[in-house]
Order: sequence, then structure tokens, then C-alpha cells
Amino acid sequence: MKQVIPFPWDVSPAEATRLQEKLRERVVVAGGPAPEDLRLVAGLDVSFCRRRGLLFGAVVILRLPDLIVVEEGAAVLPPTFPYVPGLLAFREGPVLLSALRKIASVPDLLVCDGQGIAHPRGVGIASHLGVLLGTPAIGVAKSRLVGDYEMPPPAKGAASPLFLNGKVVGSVVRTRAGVKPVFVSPGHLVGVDAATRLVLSLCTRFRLPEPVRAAHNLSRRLFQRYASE
DNA sequence: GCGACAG
DNA sequence: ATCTTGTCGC
Repeated sequence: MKQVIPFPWDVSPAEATRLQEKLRERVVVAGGPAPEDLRLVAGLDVSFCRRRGLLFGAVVILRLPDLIVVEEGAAVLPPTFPYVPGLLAFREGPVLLSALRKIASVPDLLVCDGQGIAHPRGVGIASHLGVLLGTPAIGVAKSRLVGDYEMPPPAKGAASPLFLNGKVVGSVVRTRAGVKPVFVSPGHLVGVDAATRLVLSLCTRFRLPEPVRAAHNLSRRLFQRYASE
């Protein structure tokens, strides 16, 4: 896919936290690809099989503006790091990078299942991967990790700012009328407003943006395939 | 000590 | 995230 900056994944939770504090300095929260310049968007997600003790990473490349799937990549790895709120990238990052290496496409944007800068140290998994790949990235989470907000109106497209330490770090977006909103935050090389608009443009008929849905479906398929053999 | 806590 | 069955509704 593209050159990836080497990163020490095999560390302790304490060291992981220190690494995030260094990584945050490299996160750029501004700009963002203009919708008309977007050609390929990558959706990333991970499933976990407890019985087998395996993580299934999936990346699906969709072409814009039709959102057609043009390539898929997947990888399977045993977890080497526990799930710790705030350190998700250390658990899911390796298997996602492994899946990304199997793809030939060079996406213009990464849409990750999780937070971007709406994170205790400003480096959620979307920011982490965005920096390592030097690619614009956005985090789309199904629930809140940090920050304060007011519930947005029920209409599709409604959004309210997500505040952390007096700063707007993301937005709570209603991607479907009357449905629980998602938490959008910039990962890298994109601003809050651009991230919000881009995510809405990727949501057609479901709560989650198409790229993430496609990746989730792929990782689940792999999960099922392994769980039953 | 208590509550919160992406996936 | 996963563990789990059916059920209500478009």
C-alpha cells in the first residue's frame, strides 16, 4: 500500500502511554481532502474471537463517489496487548497494519472504528494509524471515550461539538434520523468540520459510514470462518 | 474510595 | 469486542 513508519508495538501499557505522548506531537489537525479530490477511501475494523484467541483485521477500499468496493485486505493475529481504554491502538494496530500491507491501493483517507484525537492524550487509533501512514484519517466511534457534549437534534445531519479541556476535539453526529449518534474526530491531516462533513458524505442508509461497515462485515466473515473449524 | 471507561 | 435466543417491526 504505502511506506509505513516503523513503530514499537511490543511494549507495556506504561510504555505505550509514553509513546502516545510523543506521537501526539506529530498529529496534524487541519485541512482535509476536498470531497471532489477523494478517490479511494479505506474502512478499517477488527473482530475478536475469544475461543481461538485471535484478532481479525480488515481493510476495505471503496471508490468514490459511488462507494463501490474495489479491494479488500485481511489479517489474523493473536493479541499481544490487552484491551485498555485509551490504548486500543496497541491491541488492534498490528493486525490492521498487517491487513493494510496486503493491499495495493493507496487510499486518500482512512476511516477507523474508534477515536481520533478525542482521546485522553489526543492520539486515538485513527490518529496513530494516520501518522504512521502519513495519510488523512478520521475516527468514527460508536460510543464516547472522553469529552463533554449535548445530544444533537434527532434529524439526520445534526451534530454537536465534543469538548475536551475547553477545546473542540470532535463532533457527535446523527448519521440517521432518530438513531444513536456516532462520535467523529479527526485522526490526522483533517480538521473537525471536514471530518464531520466527510463522514456524513459516507453515510448512505446506515448508522455507520459505508467503509467502516464494509470492513466490519469482512472481519466478521473471517471470524465466523475461523470460529467454526 | 467512587465512577468512567473506544473495541 | 464477545457471550447468547428470541422477538418486535419495517
